[in-house]
Amino acid sequence: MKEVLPKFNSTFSIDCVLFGFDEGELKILLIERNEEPFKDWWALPGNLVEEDESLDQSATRILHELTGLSDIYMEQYYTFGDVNRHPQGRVVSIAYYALLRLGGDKIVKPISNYAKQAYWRNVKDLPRLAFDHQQIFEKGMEKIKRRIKHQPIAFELLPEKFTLTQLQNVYEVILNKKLDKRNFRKKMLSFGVLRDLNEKQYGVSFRAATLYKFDKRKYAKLFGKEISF
Amino acid sequence: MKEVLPKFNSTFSIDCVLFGFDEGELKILLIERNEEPFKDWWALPGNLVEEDESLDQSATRILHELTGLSDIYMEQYYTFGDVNRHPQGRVVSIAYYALLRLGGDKIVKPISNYAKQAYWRNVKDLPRLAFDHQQIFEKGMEKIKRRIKHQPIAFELLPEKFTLTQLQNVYEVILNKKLDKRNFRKKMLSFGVLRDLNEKQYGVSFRAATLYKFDKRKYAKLFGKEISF
DNA sequence: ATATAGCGTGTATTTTTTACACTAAGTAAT
DNA sequence: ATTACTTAGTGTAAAAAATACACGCTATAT
Repeated sequence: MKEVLPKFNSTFSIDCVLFGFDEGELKILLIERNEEPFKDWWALPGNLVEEDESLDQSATRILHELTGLSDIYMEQYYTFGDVNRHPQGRVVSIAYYALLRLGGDKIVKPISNYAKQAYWRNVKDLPRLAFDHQQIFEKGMEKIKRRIKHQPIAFELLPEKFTLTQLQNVYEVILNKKLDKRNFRKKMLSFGVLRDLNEKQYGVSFRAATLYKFDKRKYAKLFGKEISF
Repeated sequence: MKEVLPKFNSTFSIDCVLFGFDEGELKILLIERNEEPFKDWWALPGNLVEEDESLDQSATRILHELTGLSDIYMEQYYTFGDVNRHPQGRVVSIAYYALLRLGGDKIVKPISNYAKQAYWRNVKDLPRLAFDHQQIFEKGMEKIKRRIKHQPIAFELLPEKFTLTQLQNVYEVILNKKLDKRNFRKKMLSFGVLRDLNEKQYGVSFRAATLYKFDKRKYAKLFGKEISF
């Protein structure tokens, strides 16, 4: 019964666009490859799916191996399957994007056998990428642009406590346009999913701003109602 | 060089939620399987991806084999890869939805070797489905619900010439709620993507309605502007 | 004390969305 | 030709949401 399916020499891989937000910039993690094909090229982090793991498990594992982190927000968004996208054979790649809090302290140190090094690169200034990774990145970028308008994903890019200005920056950099400060704050607060922590930033030069937290429980109660962040 | 990748005994398949709109109802095409596993169960149409075809090509081919039709609107939307989703081995399935004009004359007669028969079933009254096809269907349904709000996909379900009432019906049945007739017409016409054909329905009992056509060229000019149908 | 840089706030205008009901036109039956 | 029936087609007022816009406040640094 287990032997009925044809055995194609085919393979799945996961590729991941790992977004991070740091110093007002949206960045993704790129790997400098240390193996053929595309040795010395920059590429999205990714790897093959093992036979005994689901796609989500595989994506989680691959990111963990790369960053040492667990509990990263991720979402599958498209599958790339052109016949010749991989020079060594038929590899269909399932693409995920992931969103990560790049806290100043929590520096991600990716280590992997096939990678020389890994760097965070501003999405506005990317090198040429290996395979069809340019396309995979662009589609991922489109996806988060759409999704940030309806889902509370911006918070995944920020530390737990954040200021409204920081939040606005995330929106501005992902949507690639300036937003009006007063209108943004009015609207964002009107959803009632931010909790005012009665706490201020600490250690900043100049006036400290109020810190907020995303309140998942209140958000859950809204479910069903379409929100337009 | 071609021998570097590990050879997993793994396979890709395409599964397709083929939506059609007929007599005010949203339907999908289901196959009654004539092969193990899940012999005699109802399932979404699907098949294995060949080694020399891209995913999109494969989806196009599979639908063609099933319906005899080409130029069907289709869109990849998610990939299902749980380890045990297929009892005969590791099969990762890339899901597409397709939208089809079910004209009264153009009756689709699906024929396939693994299928006993195929039927159009109202999405509100589906039998139990084989594999994880219930899940695949539900995710597809969600996707078109979202997409119909921003993309002009409703027209793919209608004949080339249609009335505003028919168009409204498509929205109502996909969004699963009643819409106000006057508001719907006002808004839909305001986009300027419908061409009034100065033509009436023919052969209907009771008053004939004006026929319209979706004007792709005008729509293309709007591109970049987010439309909210 | 003073300079600085980001914080925090309100109102008026425009646009969009919503709610709502009747007459017109064509068909079918008698 | 009258009548009954069914769907087509239309406008306005009210409410809600989105937009445009500028300055005083406050904590820090010197």
